[in-house]
Amino acid sequence: MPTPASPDRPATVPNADRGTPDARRLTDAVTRLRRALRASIRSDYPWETLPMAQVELLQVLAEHSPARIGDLATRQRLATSTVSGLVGQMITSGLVARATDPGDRRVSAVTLTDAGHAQLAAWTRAHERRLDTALTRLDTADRAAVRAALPALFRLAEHLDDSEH
Amino acid sequence: MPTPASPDRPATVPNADRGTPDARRLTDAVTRLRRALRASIRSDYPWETLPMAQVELLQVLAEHSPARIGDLATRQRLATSTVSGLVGQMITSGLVARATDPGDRRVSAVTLTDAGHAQLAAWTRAHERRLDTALTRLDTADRAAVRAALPALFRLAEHLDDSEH
DNA sequence: GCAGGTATTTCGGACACCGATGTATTCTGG
DNA sequence: CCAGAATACATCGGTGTCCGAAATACCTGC
Repeated sequence: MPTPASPDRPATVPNADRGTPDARRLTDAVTRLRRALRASIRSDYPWETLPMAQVELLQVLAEHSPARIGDLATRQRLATSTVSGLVGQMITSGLVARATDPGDRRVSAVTLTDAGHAQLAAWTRAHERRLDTALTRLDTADRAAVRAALPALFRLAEHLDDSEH
Repeated sequence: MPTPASPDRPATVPNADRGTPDARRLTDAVTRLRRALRASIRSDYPWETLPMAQVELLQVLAEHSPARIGDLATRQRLATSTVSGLVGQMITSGLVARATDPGDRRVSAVTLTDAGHAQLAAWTRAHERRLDTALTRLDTADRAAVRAALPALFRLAEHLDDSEH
């Protein structure tokens, strides 16, 4: 990445770490991780890999058997229209099924199909293997730091979106 | 989110925290943070807010004066076609300028315009304020945990994408 | 029975990406 | 000097990830 012929500023510090505010470093970290995760998954399962958004819905459904669209949306903090679309695709590919709730015919109860269970299991296996490998390459301190930060990161996300005025 | 009428499994543990592998929790955290960040930014600056991908390029450009498309792509781990497109939009909106390198006329040197600097500064101010507010709401331990994990997260991302076989 | 809510779907649109393909331009061997 | 081979980008088409506004079907209280 050397910019061959360019002043490039009087060279503050080659390592842009200190001096960079946490806000930006955090944002950068999230972006990088997201991209790395996506790329990593694709390189593992080049053939027809599931879109992340669909995997997330499958995960929720694996724990909360019949779920309504609205609940899925709330839990994932997505617009209902988004979930509706996702579920539509997943029905087409046979991962989930939609049944009309007999008690209230407006709501549709979404459930995992066997294919859905199988796909989720396969995806999870591959993904965990890949991510665990990367985690193993970190030294003990780093690994501990990541693990320790997880709950804090969730809380941070919550603060961010419930201050959504 | 109560799933009214459904067995929902013999109820392992209501709190799906322990038992959930780190791989998934990490992935979830990244996804949630990403969405929260996006939403938070939009709620702050509803009017014509800059797309994240553009902001990131502006940030790089603010530190590495004239940069070539390829360098930007490498640094951000994006395909050159992606950066090329982004730069195209940014030129249209006046944030950056493109000049042909006289030494090698294939390469184009991208630089920030004054408008680009200004927009970046405004964005950064707003974004940092918002994120710092959320960080402040965390207790000291959480905040420390997040800060401590940042370098580890970057390294993790690196491991993930350089094991890209 | 109908006005007003509620759950979902549909539609259109913005963004974030990538790979394949095309086009200058430069470099290289002979 | 000059036909490739390589390089740096640009362009295209495609997928995924989202949202808000407008329709639709259904339910409920009066």
